[in-house]
Amino acid sequence: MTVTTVHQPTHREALWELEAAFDRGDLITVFGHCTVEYDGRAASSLGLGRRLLLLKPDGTALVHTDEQQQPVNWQPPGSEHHAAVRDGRLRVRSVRSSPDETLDVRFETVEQLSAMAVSGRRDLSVTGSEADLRNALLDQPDAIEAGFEPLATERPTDVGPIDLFGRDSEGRPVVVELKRRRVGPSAASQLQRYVEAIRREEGDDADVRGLLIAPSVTDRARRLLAEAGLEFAAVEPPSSDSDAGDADAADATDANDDSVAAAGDDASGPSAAEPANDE
Amino acid sequence: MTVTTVHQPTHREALWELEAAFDRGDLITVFGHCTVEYDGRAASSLGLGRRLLLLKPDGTALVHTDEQQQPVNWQPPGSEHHAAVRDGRLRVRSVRSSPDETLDVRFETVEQLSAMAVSGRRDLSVTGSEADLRNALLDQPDAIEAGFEPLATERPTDVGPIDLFGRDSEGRPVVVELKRRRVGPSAASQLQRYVEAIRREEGDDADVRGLLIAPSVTDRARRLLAEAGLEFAAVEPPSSDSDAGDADAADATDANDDSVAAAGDDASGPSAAEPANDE
DNA sequence: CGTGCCAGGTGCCAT
DNA sequence: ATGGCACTTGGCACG
Repeated sequence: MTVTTVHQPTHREALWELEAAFDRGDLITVFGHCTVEYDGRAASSLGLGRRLLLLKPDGTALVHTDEQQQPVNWQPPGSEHHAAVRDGRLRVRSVRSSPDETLDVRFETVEQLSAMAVSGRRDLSVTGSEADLRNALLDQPDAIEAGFEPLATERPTDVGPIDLFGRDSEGRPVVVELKRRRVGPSAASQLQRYVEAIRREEGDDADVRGLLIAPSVTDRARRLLAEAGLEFAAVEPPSSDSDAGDADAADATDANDDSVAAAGDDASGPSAAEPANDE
Repeated sequence: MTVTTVHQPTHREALWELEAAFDRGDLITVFGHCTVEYDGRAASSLGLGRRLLLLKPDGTALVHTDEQQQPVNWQPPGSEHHAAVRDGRLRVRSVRSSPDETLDVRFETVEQLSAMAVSGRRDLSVTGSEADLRNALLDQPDAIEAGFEPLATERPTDVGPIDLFGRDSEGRPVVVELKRRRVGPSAASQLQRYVEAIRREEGDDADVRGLLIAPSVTDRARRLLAEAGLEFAAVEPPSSDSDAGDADAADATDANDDSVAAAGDDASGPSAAEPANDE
């Protein structure tokens, strides 16, 4: 059996199951009526409510409510989970050091406790990142500008690494900052920082260009760039269809959808759905 | 009953339970052998493995493995969950628009499906935020500098809002940027941006001071500040014990801990633990 | 371990 | 909706 579940256990039973699951290195879910206290880099307190606690064998703890993508409270990987029964409540405490942080979840009642053995790849390769954009531009430097010659990526400076550094057709140094999405003032400042660092390196009167490459730019950022004598070039993100990319045709099988259950944003009941054609 | 659980259901049974849980507005967990495909702002693909899918009634979807705090794949709130049986697999698809994004989780087998009614407060008040720091400094402007007079918070400029704006004892304008933790070059750039915007407003030759307030600063950032003629003042974060704070003594009851189960980072088995003194 | 930065960042609040 | 930014940001890669 790869999943063990207990319903409405006594705290003693829950504790016993937690111990066993810790030993097995299982992923654990605990659902019940609880309070949550956090103290560490900040501090917070959450009154009684029904919530889901997720405990991972790597030390991660997550407290989820019925809303939001982010947990209402958490503890990062590397923490140590402890469980005990105190004052008639099941207390799950997750602690880490440097920085010192403690998360306490105190269950008045546990509705369900499950432990499951998780496996399979967890390293995900995402396409469409800034690194992908950089590689695409390295393959096609002319997409940046005719005659652009790349010299280095992640070129170090006094104030941080430059995404892409090169020379234009006239031999002038060009600092390129890449962003995978629409940028605001901070990206303009970042580019300006790098350009000034290069200017200091090359001699204060050096003719150094700064080029921001992104899908688009806000008005304020555009103004900042103009005032600082920096340039902007629009480049679409490399995701999905663009030009002659490498290879992908991830999903094509998207035809008829019978036997469907739907839910989400608005609670428009799907009412009567057809039975499943369960192969 | 507030939790409904099915173990190793057929896909048809799982689909039926999903429909019902969608209708009830439950929080749903699905554990099983699955693949995950995402396409939207970026794209990713994840091979077969045993993972936990969390579906929230607000449209959030989370795929968790046994590691990391962040889900390996997800869909933000406002998405629409759909379930169907296709090609002998249970497919849970979560879709949203603007931007168009799709998450597909295809289960070969479902080990467990649970649905639970979540409730209780989810609005958490955190102490120790930058806003807290700002309020503390507004109460004690002399903690910034003797004679400092606050004039505005979130004061708008051409390039973004200034955390705290005021005048020093000599009447000079002071731009204050607050950070709740150690800062790097970007914070220095941010402050410089604001100071230059105020200088433009007040007349290019105006004597405007820039002051970065944070627990500490990196060497590079310190150098950047110095070069730009900006100042730094160390202020400890307002969390936990500091000076004469308002009022808190959240956890004091931390004495003996018998009947304890422990797990986390390293898999040092707790071996024989005492039974629980369960009330 | 600290430094710096990307992220499918997310979330909050303003216009 | 877009814009600007904080966040217990998290996560990674590099010195």
